[in-house]
Amino acid sequence: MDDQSPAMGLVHLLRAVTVEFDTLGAEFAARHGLHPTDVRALIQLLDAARAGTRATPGWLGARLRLNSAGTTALVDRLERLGLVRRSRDTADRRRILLEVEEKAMDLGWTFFGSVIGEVVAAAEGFEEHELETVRRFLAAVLESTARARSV
Amino acid sequence: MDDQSPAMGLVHLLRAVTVEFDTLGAEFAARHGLHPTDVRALIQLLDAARAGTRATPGWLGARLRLNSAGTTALVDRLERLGLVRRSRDTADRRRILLEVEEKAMDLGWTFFGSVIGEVVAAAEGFEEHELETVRRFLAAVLESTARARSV
DNA sequence: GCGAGAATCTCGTTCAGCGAGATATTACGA
DNA sequence: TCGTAATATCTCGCTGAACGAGATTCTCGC
Repeated sequence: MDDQSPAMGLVHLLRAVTVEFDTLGAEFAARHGLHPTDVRALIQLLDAARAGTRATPGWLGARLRLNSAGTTALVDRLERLGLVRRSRDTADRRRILLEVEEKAMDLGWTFFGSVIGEVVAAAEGFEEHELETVRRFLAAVLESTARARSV
Repeated sequence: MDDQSPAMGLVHLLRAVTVEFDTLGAEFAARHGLHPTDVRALIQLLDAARAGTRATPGWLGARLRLNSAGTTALVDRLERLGLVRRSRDTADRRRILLEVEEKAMDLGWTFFGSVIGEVVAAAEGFEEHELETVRRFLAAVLESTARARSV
């Protein structure tokens, strides 16, 4: 019924890894009194901070597929938890900029710390050039899906 | 601040791919009037069916980290949508077996169809032995996380 | 300035998931 | 074999995340 395509195995594996990471994130969220959406938001905000992208509620809502009301509630939650700070954009005063607090960085680091352990463990027994192949493949998958969604 | 470990790049990529797949699932869910949890449940149930594992509400709830009330509501939804069928286990009459309907298979196939396209596109430009390396790596990651969670 | 337009927020509502506990069935020890 | 514990599922009441509609605030071109 399946396995016609040589990609099937990869699809199943990627999906399975996704499910595992997802559950890991949900457990991390529950342990810290967060909701899954909060974790997703944190990931996006930390990525944006690392990439130097200026994050606004509208941008965040679009990334998470939330409507404006839901986005406001989300930012309220994150601000109440001391994870982000709202500040007016001085250039375009209609905008609000979301700045991640130190606490958010620490939290993100805690989360990834546990994940890094897993990946490092998995990476043992692989040559560096093999890991490089994996990196190239994952980057290609990422680009494909991003293009397909055409955000 | 990061990139101390050679695994960091892989972690970031895996996380990014996870987020993309997740969003893809959420969009698929929204398009078919489902909730993200429903999609996660369907994936688990289809996997169980393929593996020959007998699925019960308790098992499903444990996989998705839902409590019993939430699980009941979930199964109610799936049953109302005609995706699964409840049936008493004749051996242990405390149990309820969840059987996926044809409709669920079709739905899953529709979803994976779109994902397969992405992965096939990404797999172009890779030798078969390289894809095999990727498979091995993903399987290792999966095993690591599964062991860490020690379900 | 003034209306068009964009970004954000408020209000009221729906429903997924939680905790507590009820119900039904099976397993086990005296 | 009877009572008690263990297991599996479901019911009830509640909280709060997210939605749709629309108000509000701010910017910019004419």
